[in-house]
Amino acid sequence: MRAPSKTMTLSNPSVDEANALVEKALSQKWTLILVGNCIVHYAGRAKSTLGAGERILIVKEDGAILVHRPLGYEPVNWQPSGCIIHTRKENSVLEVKAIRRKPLEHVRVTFTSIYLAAAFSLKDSAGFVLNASEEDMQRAILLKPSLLEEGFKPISYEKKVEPGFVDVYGEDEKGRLVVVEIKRKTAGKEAVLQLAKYIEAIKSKINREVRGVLAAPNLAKDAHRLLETLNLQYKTLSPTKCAETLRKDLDKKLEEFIN
Amino acid sequence: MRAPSKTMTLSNPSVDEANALVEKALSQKWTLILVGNCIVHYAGRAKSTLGAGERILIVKEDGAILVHRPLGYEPVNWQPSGCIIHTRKENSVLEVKAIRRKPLEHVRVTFTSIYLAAAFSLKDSAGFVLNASEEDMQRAILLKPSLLEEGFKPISYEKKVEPGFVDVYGEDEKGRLVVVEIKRKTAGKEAVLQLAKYIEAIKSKINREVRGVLAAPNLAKDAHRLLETLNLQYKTLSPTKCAETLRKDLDKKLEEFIN
DNA sequence: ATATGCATGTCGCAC
DNA sequence: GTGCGACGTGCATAT
Repeated sequence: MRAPSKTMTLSNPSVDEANALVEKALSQKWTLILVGNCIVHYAGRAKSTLGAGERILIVKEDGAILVHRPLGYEPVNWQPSGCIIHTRKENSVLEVKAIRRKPLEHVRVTFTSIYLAAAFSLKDSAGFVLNASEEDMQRAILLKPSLLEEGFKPISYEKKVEPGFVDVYGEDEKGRLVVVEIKRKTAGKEAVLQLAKYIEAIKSKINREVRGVLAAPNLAKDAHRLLETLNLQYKTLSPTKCAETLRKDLDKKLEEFIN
Repeated sequence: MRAPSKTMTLSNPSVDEANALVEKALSQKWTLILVGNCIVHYAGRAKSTLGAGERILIVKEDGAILVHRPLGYEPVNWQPSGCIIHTRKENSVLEVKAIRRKPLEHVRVTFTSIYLAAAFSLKDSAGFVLNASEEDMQRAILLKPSLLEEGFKPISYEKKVEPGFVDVYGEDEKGRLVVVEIKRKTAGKEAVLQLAKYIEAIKSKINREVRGVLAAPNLAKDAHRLLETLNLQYKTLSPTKCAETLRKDLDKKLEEFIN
């Protein structure tokens, strides 16, 4: 299926032609792509200058802009959504400028030559589903506490304990309190300290034995040492395994629902 | 200046036409842009699915890929540079797949219709200069210690003190040790705790008065309270001011060099 | 290879 | 609006 009415494309346009297309794209809130030789200036929280070179500029409907060099994952310059976009022809160059309030900053892209100017009215209402996040791990433990350890009984989650929130909070088979800190990737010293902080806070309030368990797919070596020093524990827990557990449970629930 | 030999552009191509362009772009290591209706699958550290919708796909020369929806700063799916890219026509759809080793993961973008297929040989060797980073703040303090406080004398920087590295380490006008923690944005509790950690480590080794100073453009309210509790200090320090200081010094040095 | 901390991080969520 | 932590964070750097 073609959608010619929803696209504008110019190959090797003049600055005037490109400027007209950009103005039209902005006024209609279309997504804009420019490819060409440009320089970029940014000033705001920090400040940057990028000399002349060939790059891709994307301006989205919501005022987000991205400048991509031919290499690398990250944009060299950008501005998040919510910017006000200006365009103008200045002498023989095309200038696209994004201004953001709070914090006040701006990116200015100045094109001296343009290889492609294109604009699109893109429709995208699809849902995005991500599995194996830290939240999935938390839900998996709540659903199947034996993932953490046999006999574990969750009491609450995201419980506020002054310095922050405990991921999961429960009791072990011997009735001792257990504080669980979850990390979806290798846990470092930071994670251990975070857990220790919560334990301290709880111990200072309740006169009762409290165990700390760090659940993560992996543990950094230094973190392991620190964990032992602080008398805390570690449980290997893989995010993808957790996601799997949740998926199976969902399948079961669906089956029950059908029957 | 035009550069037609370095660009290929197809508006509303058939899947076959687009596939041919993509293959050519990949084999020549050109930067590739596809705009059209697609679905996206990702599996690796996590797992995701994105239903049908209109998006922009960028494949860079170095194997980085980005899938951008019409809204927002962030790509909805991506892969950093170093991926191996495959493309193929399957029935009436175009499939572009990026595979990464370490960690092993992949993104698969399946186009059912294509509004634009374009490829470019982009040249970009310009330097990128960024000012007002945390490193700039550190260098500014070392260059002009009075930015921190009158009479401050730096001794070292990035000094290892067991749990990590002290940003700047010196003496105040009364000969007391000063440990400085720098943050380029609002400092939260985390920053305060980091500083406290260093102070503790140093105090436990040296029997001498030690002051802790948190230098940041701003201080979170809770962090302020914590700072007072721990008897630490705060000094307002703006990254842009620091960058300015460095720039002026550079100007001076250049002038001296010329004379 | 692993670990550690910065980033113009961005984003979402709770207060 | 502020604060706080997660992120498929990515990235450089030091060990």
